[in-house]
Amino acid sequence: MKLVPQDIEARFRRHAVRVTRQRAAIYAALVETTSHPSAEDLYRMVKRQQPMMSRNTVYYTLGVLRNAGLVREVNVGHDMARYDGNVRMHHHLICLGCGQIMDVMDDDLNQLQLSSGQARGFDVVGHRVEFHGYCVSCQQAERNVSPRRT
Amino acid sequence: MKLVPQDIEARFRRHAVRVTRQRAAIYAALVETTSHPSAEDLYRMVKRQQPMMSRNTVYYTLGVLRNAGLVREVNVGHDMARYDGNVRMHHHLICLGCGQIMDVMDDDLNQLQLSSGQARGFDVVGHRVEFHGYCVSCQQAERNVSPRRT
DNA sequence: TGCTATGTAGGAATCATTCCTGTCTAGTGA
DNA sequence: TCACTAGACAGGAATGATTCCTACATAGCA
Repeated sequence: MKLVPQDIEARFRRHAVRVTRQRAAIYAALVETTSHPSAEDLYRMVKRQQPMMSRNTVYYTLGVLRNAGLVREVNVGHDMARYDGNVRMHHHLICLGCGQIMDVMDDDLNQLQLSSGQARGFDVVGHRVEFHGYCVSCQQAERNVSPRRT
Repeated sequence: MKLVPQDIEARFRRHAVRVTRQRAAIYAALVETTSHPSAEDLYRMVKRQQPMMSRNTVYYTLGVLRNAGLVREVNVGHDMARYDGNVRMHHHLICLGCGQIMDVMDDDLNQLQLSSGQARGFDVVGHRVEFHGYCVSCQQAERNVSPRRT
């Protein structure tokens, strides 16, 4: 989703986040991609436009934006954190081959609940669903590596 | 769940995992707790019985057991990996206060599926559901910190 | 018993992330 | 316009979980 600077400023102000050039660039890069980039990815993306950008600022800004509810952290495995500029409730489809993460918007999943017996007194405030599998390209790659005999 | 050495050996053999003293101790510690310990936790637990145990052996062994399908890795946030000796299909309830992870066994959750429209050609091989909230003790602690006026 | 593959220990290396410190900048009031 | 202050930024050092490397130990097999 392409954002104009005014959109970004409006969102920042709505969430009481001070607007700076660095923050706007980081947020724009995140919202304009569907690839759920890592902090390092974002650093490289933004550094092209702003060569003085520090890796540290990316981490700091992601922390600010996350606390403000403007971005979400997504975790796959225990390796580096990845970020999502889409904060509407949704879930993920993760490719075990290439690590690609795709969004899943599905009301039935959004409304999942735990039976009270299972909840054991927990005050449940949210949930996430992840589907794991292989994307179309990884399935094709796999077929090319080990072609079926005919 | 308390396991006798014979149980462990039988499981290892069934999964073609060579049996050693170190591996048996690590696996036993993991299966006998419900706390989803980290590698470091396991290292400390096992080191009490086997002071020569290396942290490295814990990581190596967890890798072997995971590849064999005897243990599962659970990730909460992007911090250290935590392990689960329960490999039957189940999901998790995670306390945002203390980090405690509890198992949820629920057939409805196990059978969740993605509509074909959402799957976009993915070959889905599994899924996980995480519920987030606050456990009973964290709710009580919170009430004690900010008591309600009557 | 010797050979070979695999397991183990310990230390070094890696890498994402956080911490620390000094500098910069925007906003405010005089 | 100027000084003051809080927060933002850059850069480097530090941290900590994990992996890599190497040498030694052990189990299984000929």
